[in-house]
Amino acid sequence: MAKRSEVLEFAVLGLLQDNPMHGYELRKRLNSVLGTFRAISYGSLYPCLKDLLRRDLIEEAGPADAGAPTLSGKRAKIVYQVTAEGKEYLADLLEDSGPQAWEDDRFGVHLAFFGRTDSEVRMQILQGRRSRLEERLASLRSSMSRSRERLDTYTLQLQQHGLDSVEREVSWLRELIDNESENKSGGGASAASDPGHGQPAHR
Amino acid sequence: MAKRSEVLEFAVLGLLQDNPMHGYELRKRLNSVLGTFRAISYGSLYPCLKDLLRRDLIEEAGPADAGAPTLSGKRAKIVYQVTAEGKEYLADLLEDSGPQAWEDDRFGVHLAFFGRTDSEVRMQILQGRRSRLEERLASLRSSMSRSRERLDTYTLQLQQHGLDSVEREVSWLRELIDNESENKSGGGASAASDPGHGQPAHR
DNA sequence: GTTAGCATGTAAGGAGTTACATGATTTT
DNA sequence: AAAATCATGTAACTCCTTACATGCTAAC
Repeated sequence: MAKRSEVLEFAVLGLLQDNPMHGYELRKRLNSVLGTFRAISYGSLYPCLKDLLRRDLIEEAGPADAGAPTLSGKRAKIVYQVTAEGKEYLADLLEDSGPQAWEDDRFGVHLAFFGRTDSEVRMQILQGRRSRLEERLASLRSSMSRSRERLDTYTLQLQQHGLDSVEREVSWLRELIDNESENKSGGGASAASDPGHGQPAHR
Repeated sequence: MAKRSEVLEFAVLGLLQDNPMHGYELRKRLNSVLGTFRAISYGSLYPCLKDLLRRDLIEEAGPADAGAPTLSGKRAKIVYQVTAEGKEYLADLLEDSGPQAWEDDRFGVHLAFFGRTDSEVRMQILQGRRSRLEERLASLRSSMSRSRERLDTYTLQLQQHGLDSVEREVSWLRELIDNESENKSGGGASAASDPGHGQPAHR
């Protein structure tokens, strides 16, 4: 029970593996990484953390250095870190390049953690995403040509804008894919967080 | 109670005012008009219709011509139409150019019914929407410059793509707005459903 | 010493989807 | 007459948000 949204779980585990954090800070990071798509609230974050705890995928970090030891004996901050089991689970999620991975939400999270994703998997996800969008494009185009004439200018304009957006996303993906293949030809399993290649001629 | 999403209500009333329909057909129209944003299901459409009925904003159309009178005495299709009261209510919704009208979802519906919207109101909605997006743009840009350096290439790329999308929407809006003001200089309160003006130089 | 912001949590409820249940109509 | 698809509806469940309740810590 309590099947928390997978996407949120994924993102939380991913961020916590980068560096242990407490909930409050986690939320800010979450909103900055996934921000464009969604903003999550404490009401969904804390229950998610609770659930991850229950499943032993994360744990409270020992009070180790303990920045400011609370005056009273009570803990004010709870810093979470990913357990060994959690790391395995996360690794599985990261290496999943199946259809779910090119779902809108899911894809965003995958991309955010591409630095830690195997190059092969990255490619599969990017390509899967692209073909997913191209399907959408096709169905959009056909539904537009079917309904043309019967819709007023504004509705048409709206649909056209939607179409343009998807088209732009496809060509954005193409750039990413081209970049991938260039880098792949260069060297084998290079360092994940290599910031080497400059802006790939964006715009 | 049962505060159905307003957006759905709005869209349903708008479509039904165009031409009376039964639920099944309504759903298809809904998904084609709002399709880019959302796809609604029967599980949310039928309860919405029920609620609109209860509030006397729509009613079942008399079996008037009744395409194929069901073999048995039972009704197979239920065609809905907007009541006088419903028309008033819809008119209020259409003429609302307040902040809610430039919310993502709401804006789409407003645009879809711009054909029946007063020219002044159209302008206000378009401009409101634009400034809403420009705020978002500003906050996006500042959060990006704050987090630059600390994020890997992929995350940056994702954020940049998000930014570009919003920028494109803004310039799309600018086109629509320019178009509005050109047309306004032409004539006074012209007919709402005037399909006169040709394609406004899209792209 | 009180406002502001950090930090954690829960309960209620909103907005919708999926899956099911049912039957009429059209096509093959 | 079987299969597809049109058509209506409901119940259970998902996922998330809002609003609340609580207390610590820093700044003014």
